[in-house]
Order: sequence, then structure tokens, then C-alpha cells
Amino acid sequence: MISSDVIRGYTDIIILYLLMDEPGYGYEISRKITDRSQGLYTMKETTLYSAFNRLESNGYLRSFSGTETGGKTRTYYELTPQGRIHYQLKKDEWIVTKKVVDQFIK
Amino acid sequence: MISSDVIRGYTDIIILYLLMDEPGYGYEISRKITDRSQGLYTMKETTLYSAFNRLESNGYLRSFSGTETGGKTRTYYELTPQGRIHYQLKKDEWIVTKKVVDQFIK
DNA sequence: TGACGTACTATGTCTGATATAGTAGTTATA
DNA sequence: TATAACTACTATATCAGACATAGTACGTCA
Repeated sequence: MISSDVIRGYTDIIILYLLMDEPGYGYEISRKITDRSQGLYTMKETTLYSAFNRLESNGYLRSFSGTETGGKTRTYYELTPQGRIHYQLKKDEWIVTKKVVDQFIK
Repeated sequence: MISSDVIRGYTDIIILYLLMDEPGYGYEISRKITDRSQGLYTMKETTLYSAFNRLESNGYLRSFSGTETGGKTRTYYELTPQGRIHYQLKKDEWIVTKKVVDQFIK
């Protein structure tokens, strides 16, 4: 299982990627993460929701309420232009990190 | 530049790798990290020395004093058998992490 | 009706990376 | 020969992100 220290710093990439093409909400994103990683990683609820807050207060996400059929209310998040830029930067950092760490793999 | 959140969790791999074949000491390891990463990453002194302490108290490293020509004393660190196991586990985790994060790269 | 799934919020803890500062011996340079 | 730069650390405190724990509340299905 992937430890918290190892995944730290990549939650941004994961979440922003899944909001790239359309808005999404917590529970949905959570399931998509598990699916897309083939069960290799499941983001804890608290990690996800606190990341939403952080990303929003940094200006990378914007939230709005949506009411679904059934009357339940959800909070949706969508990427801002700065969010797209942040994603690119984090992605570039990831590429470099891979290159660096791979130098220390035997 | 690689941020603290992104490198977090990989300092173990980096340090243990460099102690794989022979003991080493702080300043030397520090320079080797910068060299081997082609200057893409420089580990902060405090990060390195606190990692030494952590790795030693976890039983992954063992330390001993060495006196060099000139009279200066250094603290050398060498890998323990558990340290080698830890390296393997961290390495496996790194492989999985790469696979996971790459699923979220566009 | 009660378990399970959905969709969160609140609060507090822990750890690893880092900032800041200081000590002290060695070597190069002007 | 003074002093700056390099070597080789230690001590202390801070910060942020991941996570544990707990709780709320609505919907659905057996």
C-alpha cells in the first residue's frame, strides 16, 4: 500500500486531472481515483476533502452547489485557469522527480 | 525545483542507495546526491542529518566514528540488513507510485 | 426498520522537511 | 597572518499535508 509520505504532493495532480474535462464532486472523484489506479491507491475521504479546500483557497478550484434528482445537494468543483497552470507545473515537477529518484534505484 | 512535499518519502531511498556498497558520512552523501541528480536536487543539511537519525533509530543504519587524516572526526553510517530490506520495500513502493501517478498525467 | 450507500464536516494528531542559528576544525588566499 | 571559504556537523522550532476518529444526514433497498 502506498504510504502517506509517498503520495504527499501528488494529491493535487490526481484531483486536478480528474476535473480537467468536467466538474466533479467528492464521492465521484474518490471512486474514480480507486478505479483509475486499479485499486492500487484509495484516497482517504479526509485527505480528499481537505485537498479540495486547500486547492480552492489557492484559487485552483472553484466550487458550486448542485441539486440532484432526489433532493440531495452536492458540492461540485471545477478547475480554474490557474488550476490548469498549477497542474502543468506539478506535472513538470513529477517528471523531474521521477528522473531524480530513478537515479537512486538499483 | 523539487518541493518538500514531492520529495517527502524518497529521502530514504536516496540515502540508503548511496550507502549500499560502502559506509558514508553526511557531507559526502550530500555531495553525491547533488552530483548523481545532476544538480536537479540538493538535500538540505537538516533534512539529511535528521534522516540519518530517523533511519538509525529505525534500525536501518548503524553509525560509527572515524578519524581522518587531519584529526577531524566524522560520523559514518552503514546499512544494516534491515536497511537493505527497507530499501527494497521503498523501491517497490516507488514502482507502484510511479504507475499510479502516471495514470493521472495528461 | 435497519443496514448500507452517499456525501459530506469538524477536530486533532503525527511526521518529515525545512528555517534559523550556532559550533568548531581545516584549508585556501591575499 | 588574518580571514574567508569549506568541511562537518548539532539544536530548536515551525509548518503543511495526510490521516485517525467521530459525527451528521439523506436516500435506497431488503
